[in-house]
Amino acid sequence: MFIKAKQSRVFQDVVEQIQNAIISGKLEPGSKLPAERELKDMFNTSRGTLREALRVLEQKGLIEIKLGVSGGAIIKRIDAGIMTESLGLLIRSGEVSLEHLAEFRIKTEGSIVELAVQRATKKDIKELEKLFNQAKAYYEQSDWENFLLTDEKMHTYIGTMTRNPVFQFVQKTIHDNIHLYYSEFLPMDKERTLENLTDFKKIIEAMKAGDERAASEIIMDHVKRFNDKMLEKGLQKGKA
Amino acid sequence: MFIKAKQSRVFQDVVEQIQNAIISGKLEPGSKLPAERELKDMFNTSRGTLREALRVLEQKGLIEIKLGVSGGAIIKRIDAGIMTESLGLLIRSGEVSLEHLAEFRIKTEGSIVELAVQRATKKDIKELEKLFNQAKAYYEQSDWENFLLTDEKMHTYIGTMTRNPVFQFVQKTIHDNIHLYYSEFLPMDKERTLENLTDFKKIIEAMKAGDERAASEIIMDHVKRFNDKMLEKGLQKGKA
DNA sequence: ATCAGCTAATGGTTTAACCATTAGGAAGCT
DNA sequence: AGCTTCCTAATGGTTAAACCATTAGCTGAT
Repeated sequence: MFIKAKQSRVFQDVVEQIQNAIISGKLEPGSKLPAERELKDMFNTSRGTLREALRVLEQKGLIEIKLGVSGGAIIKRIDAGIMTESLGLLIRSGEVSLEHLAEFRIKTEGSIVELAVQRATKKDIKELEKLFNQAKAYYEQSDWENFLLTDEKMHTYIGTMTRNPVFQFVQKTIHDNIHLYYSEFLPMDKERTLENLTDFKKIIEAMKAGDERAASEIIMDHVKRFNDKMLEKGLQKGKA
Repeated sequence: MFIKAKQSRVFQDVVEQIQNAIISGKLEPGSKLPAERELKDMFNTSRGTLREALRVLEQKGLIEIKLGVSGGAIIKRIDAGIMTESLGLLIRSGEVSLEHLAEFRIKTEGSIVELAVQRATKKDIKELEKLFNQAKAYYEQSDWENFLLTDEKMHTYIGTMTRNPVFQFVQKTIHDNIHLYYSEFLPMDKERTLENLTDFKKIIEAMKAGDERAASEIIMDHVKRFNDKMLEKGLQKGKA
């Protein structure tokens, strides 16, 4: 019947007001909030309380705070940052294991690739091929670090191709975390890396042929092999 | 080559120390941090700065703060709360539309139900049937509010049945948001609600038969119809 | 035994001052 | 003129001490 009356904390009220202004579009990304000493007067509060509100907004990913003169709170465009951090916490706390994540990836990336194939434009294919050639070049130069970055970009770009921000966020969240927590455990491995490249070559070809089923199968198998490789390294148990 | 040297902010250092203690399990869920006036001495900082750190930890969903004597910062078990809020921001800011979410649901819930069928125990089926009967009772009493709550519980429980926390978090995040932002636009509709119940009946039967393909088809169709209904209401454009 | 009210611990807020960082301008050098 | 160096002021970061608001548990009167 009734819901708990929220206990009033001044800083929460400030957070809500600013958040609503951002969400409703009254404050646009890139614009700047007034200085703390002005805001505190506008909200009729103390600077400490106002700063607690800014901390919350910053943690929510709604603003970014810069130092020095002409610094201040700048409204950010919403991105996957908080979700990435949140998933990171779950992984690091052991709540989510590598296998859990792999199972999710197999299902999700299969769907993502299907959509990507359905919606691929010629420009998309070109962009993917460009990334593929970059990755290949790094592979030939044995530049492991850049190879991984480019590999991640390819996955993320396939997410972009779905034209659906939900899939984009999910894809970015997962791959940012893979890069952060797992890639250090996969030292340069010529054989596996070549497999990886071959998979992408096949996916691009399936895209050109408009064969979403094939593309989906390839990526699902790709993820399965990646997971097996990680399990081999005995990585399923806790790490830093 | 180099990464930007992080500018040191005292409260961030405090956040990291406490967060690491929580993640590593040194601080268990339910236990309580010392009082602010003690913590400030332990970290050798001021109370204002310490409170900024607590605000961040609170926003991350790692602690919960209670008032009064024997109040204080209590370590929380990590849950989907932050992700739910984060997705809520995306929806409310118009970054994610109802159709985007529906497309994601169709793919994801299909996978979730498949896994749920594969892993269903007799106890699971019993629990689902219990929820189903509750929902049916609310339907017959025309208790719209409780029907919706029970409907949400069924979806969430199917997520639980995957035994994979990633799917569980995703399922909870999506349905919490559906409940928050969309259910108000679906006034009691006897016809649609009966459809809804029939779908669940069929899913439970498919589970008993171990027919994951059928269950998956039903839920995907279920989501499609839900989305069509919402589009009919002309809901695709901005709301509060 | 019950209930009202007191007590003290704890989070919430305010104020005022000082420190650290930084963009931009002023001064001085070549 | 063009460059470098330094100063200045605006802005976020931090500190300190005091007071307010809430609440669990005790104390005592009924």
